[in-house]
Amino acid sequence: MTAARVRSGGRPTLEEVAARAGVGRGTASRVINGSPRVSAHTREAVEAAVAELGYVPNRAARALAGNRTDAIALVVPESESRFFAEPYFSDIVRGVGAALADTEMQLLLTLVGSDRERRRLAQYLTAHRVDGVLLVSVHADDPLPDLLEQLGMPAVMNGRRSATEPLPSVDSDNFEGARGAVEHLVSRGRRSIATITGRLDVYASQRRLDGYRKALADAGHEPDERLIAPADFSEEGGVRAMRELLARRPDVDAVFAASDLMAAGARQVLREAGRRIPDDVALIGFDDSAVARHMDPALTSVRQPIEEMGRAMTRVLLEQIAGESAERQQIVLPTELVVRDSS
Amino acid sequence: MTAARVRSGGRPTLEEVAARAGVGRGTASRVINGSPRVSAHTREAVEAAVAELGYVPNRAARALAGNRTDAIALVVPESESRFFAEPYFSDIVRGVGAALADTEMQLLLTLVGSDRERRRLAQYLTAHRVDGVLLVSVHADDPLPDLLEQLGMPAVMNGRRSATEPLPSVDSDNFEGARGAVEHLVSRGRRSIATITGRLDVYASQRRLDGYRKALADAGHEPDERLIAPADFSEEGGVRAMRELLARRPDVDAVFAASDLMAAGARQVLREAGRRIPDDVALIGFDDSAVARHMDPALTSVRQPIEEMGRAMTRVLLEQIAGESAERQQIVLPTELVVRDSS
DNA sequence: GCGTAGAGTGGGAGCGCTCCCACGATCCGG
DNA sequence: CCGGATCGTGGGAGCGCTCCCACTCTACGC
Repeated sequence: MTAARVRSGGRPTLEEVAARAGVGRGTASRVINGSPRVSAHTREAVEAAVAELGYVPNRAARALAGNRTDAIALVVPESESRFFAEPYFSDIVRGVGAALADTEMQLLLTLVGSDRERRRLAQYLTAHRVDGVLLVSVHADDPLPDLLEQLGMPAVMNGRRSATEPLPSVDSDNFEGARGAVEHLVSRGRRSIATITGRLDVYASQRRLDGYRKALADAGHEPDERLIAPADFSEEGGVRAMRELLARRPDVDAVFAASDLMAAGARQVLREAGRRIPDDVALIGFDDSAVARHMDPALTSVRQPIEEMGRAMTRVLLEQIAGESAERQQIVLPTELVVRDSS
Repeated sequence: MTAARVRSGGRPTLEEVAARAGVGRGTASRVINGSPRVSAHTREAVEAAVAELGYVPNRAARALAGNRTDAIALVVPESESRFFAEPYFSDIVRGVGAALADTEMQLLLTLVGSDRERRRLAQYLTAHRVDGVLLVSVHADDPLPDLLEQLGMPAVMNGRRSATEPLPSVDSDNFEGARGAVEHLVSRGRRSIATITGRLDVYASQRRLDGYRKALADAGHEPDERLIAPADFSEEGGVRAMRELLARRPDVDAVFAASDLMAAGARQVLREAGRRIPDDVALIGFDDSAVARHMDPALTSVRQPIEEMGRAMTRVLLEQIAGESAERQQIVLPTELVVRDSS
């Protein structure tokens, strides 16, 4: 034991680990970072020292020296209450957490509400406080994705802005989900199948509408624009849209709503109008939320693999950060129709 | 302009800001950190340089030199699915985010599931990766709070473990919430008022039960243990408990369930038993979740100020970190009875 | 007039790590 | 048997900041 000065209080440093193991700082660093260029004997010695001292690397020092942060940000537009609606947010977070569990990566939660905060966010990223960004609930005209692109910051989006999304993205198969739901209605003998759409400036809404149209076309139904009522994902929107539908096509015998909340609104109107569900009018929602399960009658709904989306986004982002995948991945995950009593 | 070497690519450093403003590094640092010991003239010069260069401090360097991280962790036991149930998680996060918005603090989301991850968490904290910790959904026998206490790490809990919680905590007034709900039932002329409790090793459940008892005692009702059915916050638990209640006291004409989910389970059993809500049996839940709003009939429920709890927790934690408040704050926020059609 | 506060300032010394260069030891082919 | 790879290793030079000591300069007291 030479001059291995043991500090009184604080946590051990790499230097101390090295001293204890009788090696140089560089070698200790190599062991800790899993470099192969270390002899088995030395490795063991260092690992023993780490264990004895209870050494944990100092993140800040690492970040400073290595010019990386080992952290990624989950950026959530707070205004977007849809995203905060259960169980989307929780599930995404859980998926991200699962994918990060075996990693040293930290998850930073960044809520952006006002424009002021949006600017702050740009600073965050400029200041390289994270190695990558997970973006959820992005609008078609959101400047953030392009900003990230310019900065060369690895990023993955949940959903996409258009058919030709340049950024890597993970989305559920909105088209197939909608098509399958409507196909199900057709197979149950429904003739006048309407749809209540989400905001059409959201790409997902477009795709769900496309899927609806495709299913009807495949079934040989005559297209009728009066069966299509645009809304905004909200319950109130569902109420309004259903009223319109009932006025325009009183013979409607099935409704595919692009969200459970809108389906709840539609249900209310149908009930007030004396239509029984599913006897008179079948109803299908989208999201398979708690609302769907507890609605009366229980709502048939299209489930998205939300947690899996969170996992996939994270996986893709980590690959990008590691520089493993040069090509932009566009992942689309399948949905599932959960049939209950309303259809 | 002397030797103010302008680096080609990267982001500007303090040194460069200082050079540009024609001051020393120390002075520039003082301006940026808002020290009063700087002349107005100098301050302006530095601020101008910051603006021109678009300077943003490097977090890692700050953390390393200053031995702090400007980050707090929100620790979420993932196993606790109750917490993930809507809208609790989202609302807490929103509250925390709101309280952090004007701050430089970052929010780290830490999901702990397995025991392995729990150990990792202890390391996180040991490694001082955060300045403070927000703890939610803590069980009575959770070792984490005590660990934090030992480490001297600032921490605030959501809810508390017992009546004599040593750690700072923010909780809703479970006692009053329950008492008010049952009082409401009494005032509506209900005579045989039962309750379905949550897990009784959770302090909140205890308090809700206490509130139930108090309201009945105040109303001069004879206590009857057969009217108390313990469950576990889940819908299935609610089903089982309601069956028991019906068997033990067929004359029950009101049920106060300690969660909306349990109320949903109870509703199902009541309906199967041919009891009308609220005519035959009144029903009240707790949480005022989406389930409550969409239940049929819409469920009367006790709302907790969840977002406000998140804000309060954060406020208390920041004060602790700043060392402003020596005494341990125990904050209790009021609940609100949302009366709907089920009572 | 001189001393003595204090305000305002500059810059050295780290914080704990990674990167990388340089060095000795070992190994191989010719 | 020797030169040149190759492996394993040690440690210097930063990364960009905060902390703090030391210094200058002004204002004021006596």
